[in-house]
Amino acid sequence: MNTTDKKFRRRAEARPDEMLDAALAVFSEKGFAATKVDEVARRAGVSKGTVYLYFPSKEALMEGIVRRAVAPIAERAVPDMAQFEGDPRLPIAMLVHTLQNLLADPHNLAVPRLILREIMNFPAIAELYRREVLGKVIPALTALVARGVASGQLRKIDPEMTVRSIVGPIVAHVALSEVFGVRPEEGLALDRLVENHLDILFHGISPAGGEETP
Amino acid sequence: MNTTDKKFRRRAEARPDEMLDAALAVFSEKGFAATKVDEVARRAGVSKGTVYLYFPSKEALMEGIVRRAVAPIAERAVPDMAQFEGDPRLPIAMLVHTLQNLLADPHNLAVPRLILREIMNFPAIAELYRREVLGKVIPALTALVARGVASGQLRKIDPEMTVRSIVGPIVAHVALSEVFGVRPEEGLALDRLVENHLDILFHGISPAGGEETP
DNA sequence: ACTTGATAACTGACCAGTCAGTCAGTTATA
DNA sequence: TATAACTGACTGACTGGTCAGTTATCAAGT
Repeated sequence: MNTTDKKFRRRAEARPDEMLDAALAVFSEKGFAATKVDEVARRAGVSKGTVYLYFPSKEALMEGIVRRAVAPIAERAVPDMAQFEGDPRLPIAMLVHTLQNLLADPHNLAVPRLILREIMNFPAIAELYRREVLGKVIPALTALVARGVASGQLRKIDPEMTVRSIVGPIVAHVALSEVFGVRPEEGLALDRLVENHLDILFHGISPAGGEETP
Repeated sequence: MNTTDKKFRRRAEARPDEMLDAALAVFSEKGFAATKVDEVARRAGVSKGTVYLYFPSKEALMEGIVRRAVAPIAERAVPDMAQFEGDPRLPIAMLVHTLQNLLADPHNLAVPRLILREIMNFPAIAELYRREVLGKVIPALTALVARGVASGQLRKIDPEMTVRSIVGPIVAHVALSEVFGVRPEEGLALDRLVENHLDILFHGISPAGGEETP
């Protein structure tokens, strides 16, 4: 009989994670306000009281979800991108493809979706996400583009604004599909989107004559 | 003593609009779940009971807000764009600038923001928005790009996906600013974004040698 | 001009349902 | 046996929605 089969666990260090999983699932389904703590408890296979042994409030569940998801980004951030020296289109394509793979798995989509949905009610979470994720990725990308412009590998474009042109189409595509159900006949078609996006983007940011895709 | 000063109004046709204004304001501030009908009533200068004289439920307020905002789009839709014959970059630039002007006024931003925030809890509203707004604008844009590709005025790009490249950067920019407070030092800087966006986009979708901005 | 009755417009106390959070008691583990 | 882990009935606060009653407006009659 291993630890996970036991009903009680002397050192119950796995419980919080299980509860966060359950909370994420139910919050995603019904939204924060509409879910009862009882439901989270049932989904986690415990009673409501147990939830309150590990988390002081319903809101703390929400914070726990975000904190857990954001942590790895802070760790294995984008230090490569920050000091990349070669053709800037290479790390840009890499970032886009990473995003593509990430978004292709609905499991990974859950946390950003939940954040988007509830963010206005949790200013502290917005701040956390802004600081830990956006505050790291955006400056790195901006600097990358700026170096490309300085070295002449990219046309004279506005680095800060170009970041929006890099991630925007993907954001729009996913938002259309996830939020409004507007998607191509064959499904999400992320590969088709990425191919077309990089085609246009690289044509758009490369100096005349140098637009072959890396 | 004009009609608006009277406490009671024999034909109270202005009341529903006032209540929708009030509801939009409070919903935007605190979110749907967190606002009490009492607050909406107070903001509209009436009592709670009066709200229920005009709307059958709290949800109906939400639906009313969206319906009212969506109506004009359905009317003066984009029939011009659908049958435009010349350089497709012209109506594309026009659409982008229209969006720019629209988003520059925070007042216009309120409804889309509210929709984004609450949409997962109101499937009927998502459907309404999808049908009345997206279902009209997206096909028109797609057809426009397709005609440009067919006529050789645009490169061989995927029309359906290119729509995401047209609106995506703007969506991303506004989302970053509105949701996370990530914005340039000088403010929203929509003009800077649009200039850079169209620069990249037109370079990206135009055949070699024909990329001067219309 | 001035009642006066009819009724549209509005009010707010109240009800019934909901749910986050508590805690006295129970059960498993070492 | 000691105690860590867990349970679930309970409570207290809250709020969407109702409705019996009140107030303003209008128009007809005088």
